Formats: sequence, C-alpha cells, structure tokens
Amino acid sequence: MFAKRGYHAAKIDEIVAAANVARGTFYLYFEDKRAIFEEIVDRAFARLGMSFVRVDPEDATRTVSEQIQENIRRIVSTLLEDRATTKILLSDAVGLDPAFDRKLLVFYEEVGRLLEESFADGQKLGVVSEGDTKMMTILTLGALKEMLYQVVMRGLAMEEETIVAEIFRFLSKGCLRVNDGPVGSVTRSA
Amino acid sequence: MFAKRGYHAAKIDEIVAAANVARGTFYLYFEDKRAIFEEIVDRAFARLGMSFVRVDPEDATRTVSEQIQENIRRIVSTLLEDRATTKILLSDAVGLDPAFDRKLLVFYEEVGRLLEESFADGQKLGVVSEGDTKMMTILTLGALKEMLYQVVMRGLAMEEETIVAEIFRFLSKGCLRVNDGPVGSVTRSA
Amino acid sequence: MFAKRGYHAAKIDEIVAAANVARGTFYLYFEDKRAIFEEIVDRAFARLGMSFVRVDPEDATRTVSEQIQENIRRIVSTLLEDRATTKILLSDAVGLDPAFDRKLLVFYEEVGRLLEESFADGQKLGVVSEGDTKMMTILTLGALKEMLYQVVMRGLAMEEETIVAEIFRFLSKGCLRVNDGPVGSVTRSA
Amino acid sequence: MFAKRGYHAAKIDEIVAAANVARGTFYLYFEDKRAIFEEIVDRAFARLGMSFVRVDPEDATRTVSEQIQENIRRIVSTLLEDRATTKILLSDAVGLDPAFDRKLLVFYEEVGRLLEESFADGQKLGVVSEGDTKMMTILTLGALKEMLYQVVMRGLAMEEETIVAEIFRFLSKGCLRVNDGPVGSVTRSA
DNA sequence: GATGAATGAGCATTCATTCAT
DNA sequence: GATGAATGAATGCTCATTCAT
Repeated sequence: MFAKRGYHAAKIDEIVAAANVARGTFYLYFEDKRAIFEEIVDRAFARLGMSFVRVDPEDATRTVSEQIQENIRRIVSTLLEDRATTKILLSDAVGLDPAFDRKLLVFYEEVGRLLEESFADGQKLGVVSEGDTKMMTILTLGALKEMLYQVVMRGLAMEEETIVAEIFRFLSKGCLRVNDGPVGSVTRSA
Repeated sequence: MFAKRGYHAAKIDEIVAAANVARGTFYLYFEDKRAIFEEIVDRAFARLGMSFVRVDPEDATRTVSEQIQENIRRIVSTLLEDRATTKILLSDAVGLDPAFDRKLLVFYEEVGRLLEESFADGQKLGVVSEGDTKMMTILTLGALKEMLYQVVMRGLAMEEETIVAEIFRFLSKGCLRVNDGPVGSVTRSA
Repeated sequence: MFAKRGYHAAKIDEIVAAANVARGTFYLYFEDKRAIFEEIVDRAFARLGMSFVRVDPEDATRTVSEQIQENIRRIVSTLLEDRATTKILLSDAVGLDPAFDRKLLVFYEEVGRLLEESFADGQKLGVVSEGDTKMMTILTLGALKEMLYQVVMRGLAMEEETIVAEIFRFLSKGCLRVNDGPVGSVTRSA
Repeated sequence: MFAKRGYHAAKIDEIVAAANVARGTFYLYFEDKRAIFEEIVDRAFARLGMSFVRVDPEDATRTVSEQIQENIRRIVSTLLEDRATTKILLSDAVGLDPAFDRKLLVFYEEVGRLLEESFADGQKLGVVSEGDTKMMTILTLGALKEMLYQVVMRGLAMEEETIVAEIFRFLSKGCLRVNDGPVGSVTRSA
C-alpha cells in the first residue's frame, strides 16, 4: 500500500484490508502506522547492507573490476527483486519528516563511508582516479539511485545486466570526452 | 514552511502565520494547499528550465567543455540560490502522490530529453562517449541531484565552483580506472 | 487495579496481568469488566452490611453509647481493613454511570434506613436529639464517608481509635457552641 | 452532558450536538474533552470559593451564629443553583483519575483550611467546642457534601432553608444525646 | 479449564476549507 | 479585498470481548 499510494495516502483501513486482518490485529504487531513503515525501511536497509561485499584487491580469482561489477549487480538485483519496497525507499521515505530524513541520510552516509573507503583503497591501487572520494561517493550513489528510480517509478524496461554494464561503464569512463576543461590533472590525451 | 516541515507537516495555519495573512486570504490566492505547493514547484521548474543553454559546437568564443561546465554551473547556482525551494523539489515533492510523482517524472523527462539530445549531438561531434544516451542522461541527472541533495539536506559545505568542477570531472572521466571490464568497446589503454 | 487507576483507566490487560491469568480466563469468571467491579462493590457492601449490629437498649452489659461506638468502630475497621476496596467504593464507584449511582444510592439508602430506625428508636429512648432523623442519617453518613475518604485517599494518618472517638464526639456534641440560632427547640443551656 | 451521562459516557458528539456547534468548533475553544470538564469544575470551585465569608466575631450587626448560618446558606444556595454542575462536582469528578482526584483534594484542603481556621478562631471565642479542628472540618464538610449529594442525586425534595437549619442544628448539637462516652471532657450531666 | 491471538465497534481529535461579516 | 470563526469529513488508535486451539 505504501508503494502504491505513498505513506500518507495509504490508510490503515487499506493496509489491514490488503493484509486481510482486522484493524486491531494490525496494532497488535505494530505500534502505529509509522512503525510498520519504519520496519519496511529498516529491513530493506538491512538487506541492502548485506548486498555489499568488500572489494579485495588480493583476490586471485576475480579482478577488482569484476568485484566492483559484482557489487553493482548485487545492489541492483536486491533492489529490483522487490520493487514495491524500492519504490518506498526512493520515494515515500523521502521528505516524510525530519526524523525520517535523518534516518535516510544516516543510511546513505554509512553506505557512503563504505564506498568512500573503497574509493580510497582503490586510489592507492591505482584503480580509482584521483580526486575527492566523498564527491565520487555522492555522485556514484546518485547515479545509482536515479537509475533505479527510473526503472521502478517509470517502469523503464531494461535488463538487469544492461543496467549493471551501463553503470559500470559510466563510473569507469564518465560520459564526456572533452579534455580542455579546467579539471586539475586532465591532459590532452590525443 | 514546506521546506522546514515537509508538505504534510506544514499546516495552513503555519503558512498563513508566516505570511502574515488571514486564513481566508490564503484561499483567495490559492485554490488549496496543493495549489501553492504546485506553484512553488512549477516556478522552480520554470526557473530551472531557463538555466539550460543549448550547447553550440559552432560557438567560436567558448569550447564545448566550457559550455557544458557553464550549464552545470547555472543549474547548481540556480538550485543553491534558493535552498528552501530546492529542498522542496528534492524532498517534499518526491512521493507526495502519484500525480505529483508524474509531474516530477515529466519534468525530469523533459530535462532528460534536452540532455539526451545534447549527448546525441555530442556523440556526433565526438565529445560524448559512445553508449546509451538515455542511460547517460539518467546517471548524470542522478549524480547531479544527489550532490545537491547532500548540500541542501545535509548542509555539506562546499564551494559552488568546487561542486561544478567535481561534477564535470566525474562526467568526463568517471571515477574508476579499471580497464578489463566487459564494457563493449573499452580497450586496454596501457 | 481499580483502586490504583480508577475504573476506566484500569485495563483488562492490567487486571489479568496482575492476576497472572490469561485474558480469556478472566471472561470465564466474569461476564465483563463491569461484572468484576460490581462483584467487588457488592462484596464490600455485604461485608459492610454485616458490620452493623442493631443497638439494643435492653442490653445489660453495654450502654447504648458503647453499642453506638462499637458500631462506628466496626464500620471504620471494616473499611480500613481493605483500603483498596474502600477507595473503590468512595471514589471509583461514584459517578460511573447512572445505573451504578443508583446501586450506591440504594445501598446507602438501606444503611440509612437502618440508621434512621436506630435514630427513631433512640429518640424514644431519649438518646437521640429531636429533629429529622432522615437528615441526621444523611449528615452522619456524610461525615463518616468523608472521614474515611480523607484517610484512604489522602493518607491522613490517624489511629482507628482516634477516628472512632472523634466521630462519636462529633455526633454527640456537634462542633458549634453557639446558642442563639433560629433552630427550633434549642434553648440557652447555660 | 457530563451531569446527565457522566464524564466517560458523555461523548463529544453529544456535547457538540447539545451546544449546537460543529465538532471542530468545540476544539476551537477547548483543548480536549478533559479541558472543558476541568473548566466546569474550576469555575464551580471559584464560584464556591467566593461563597465563603469569613466569620467576624466583632461584627456588631450579626451574631456569630448568624454568620455561620449565612455561610452555610450561601454554600448550599450556590450549589443548588446549578444542580448539574454540583452533580458533576460530587459525582463525575470523583475518581476520574489520580490527577483529578488530587485537584479535588486540593480544593477541599483549601476549603478545609479556611474552615479549620474558623474553628480555631471559634475555639478561642468559645463558640466552637474543644477537639481536633481538622477532624471537625472533615466531618463538617462530609456532612455538607452528603446532604447536597442526596438532594442533587436522589432528588431529595427539601427547602433550602430547611437544609441550612438542619445542618446548623447538626453542627451545633450533634445528634446523639448519650453522655457516658469515652470522650475526653464529657461529664455525666444527669 | 485455560489460553491469547484476533476482532472491530467506537471515539477523540485534526485540519483543510468555507463564508458571513 | 481581507478576515477568522465555524465547519465536518476523515482517520488513527484503543480496548473490551470472543473463540479456535
């Protein structure tokens, strides 16, 4: 119901009707409306958190690139598995109230920290370009989120594998091929 | 009020109190609560729409790169100029209800169309990498949105110029420097 | 629970929890919430009813005065024995609903009738002053009730014997020593 | 409505219907259901508080006895003037919840203090019998309350003036004429 | 007999909207 | 045009009661 109607438009009546239980039963399992919503989000966050696997440069069986792609694949896969919940995450949970916004921010911050550390590690190994890792993190997460938002909200039909490949390509190469910008170390390559 | 409390938590009472008008006066100027919100969003969209300037490869005075950066700069600048409204755009307007989600989607679609055309043009000129322009559009917009979301919602302190530079760098080069991926035309560069 | 929280605030949940039985078990023994309350009150009334002993002026072993004091003592004692129940009687049972108010009224009416008859008997014997016995009854009961209310509700610390003595003194002599009032037969005594 | 049904049984719907206003209008003037009840009680207390006039033994125009009777008359009159409110005071407000019980207790305590001081003054003047003034206060208030309770709740038909006279007589002389009790200074008079 | 999960009628409260002044 | 008192539809939540196990 939250995915279909949004948090406020989803009435308890609809929720319990959809669940085929009585109103009172609902309150037996959830403190209040917010609680069930919070649980959905928390569980999604937990599931999502388990999707990440730390990149191991020493891994002999898989290249760093493969491991990164595997991570992207897992995240995309987890989120597309249950689209209703992903819709809730990307849509209903946003701007619900300051407390919830904080919750979201905290989650993304944690994910961001993981990603940032990976980027920092990657820079040492030379597999991540120079630059502010915090910015990379934000931009990367944003790109990922928007991609999934479009798929889930607009029904953008696209194979999971294609999504993964395109994201990876974007992260690898960006999309612009201009090289006269003021960006620090960029040199004319040809 | 919408920025401070969110759409639902912002009560008409608070809005009229903040505006120093009577409750009835509000309804003289706005059909209902949704109307004022819609107007805020519409105006923001209009302002934002005017920020874009079509990239002209023939322009003798500015390189394509400069024009792209100029576009990024204008968008970022417009959105950071009125952070309250940007907060509304990125937060309150999301997931408000299906009708509003559609509105957002339509706007981003229009922006996306513009961007996509630019990407397509750019590909012909060789300033945009090969690949699905729709995907590039989505990922680019996502990166941009997240960046601004972080600045506006989390108070990420950052110079506008730095933001612009980092976004440009990200779009130009991505962040990964791995080159053994399965991505189509990517060839080992060294 | 009724004494601690009052009738409405005492939830079945709390009652069964305190009784260490399941909710269903409760309804095995009591028709409904009101029934258990009614039983408590009825039992208290029964116990209280048994406290009264008819004053016998012929009794050679005890003076009328002693017998009256004994009655007061028994009532006070019975009510202070189980303060929780007394609290219920004097507080929760009042104003619960018209039906219950009637019940209370009926009980006090019965007690009143007993007391009134005693007063009437006493008048014949010259141990009760002239006047409306119904009024005496009401005023006597009121004085008694308030005394116990203060002890039970406000924790007025006071020896049972003192309470009994003071009540007896009050009933015997009143508290005023003015003698120029318009009250019928009152004559200047000294 | 509170007088007719009791606090809990009086539904907001009934209250607003009786007041011929809309549900919302009610909440414009009262925080919640409890607030209107509290206001009724507070106002009644205030009115009641103003009924008392300090007894002045120096008053050349009225005897102490007259002044006391005047006080009783005022209290009885005030309470019988608005029987619905008196019913609320004596019935609904009792045992509503601990907070309200405290409120009642505090009021009676204040009244009691006034009365107690009067009794103490009276003892010095010899118009109040020896004994614990606190007890006298409690017993006096109880007698008064019960009298009014019977009139208001049971519709005991009785002239105000008769009520006043009987109460005064009771306070003056008590009702018992036994004089062999254990009460301190009581001596056998015949 | 005991249990406690499920029930749903019932109710206080909120708040966007109206309209007489 | 401006006002703000009045409105009442809408809804989240409670809690006494039931009944299958």
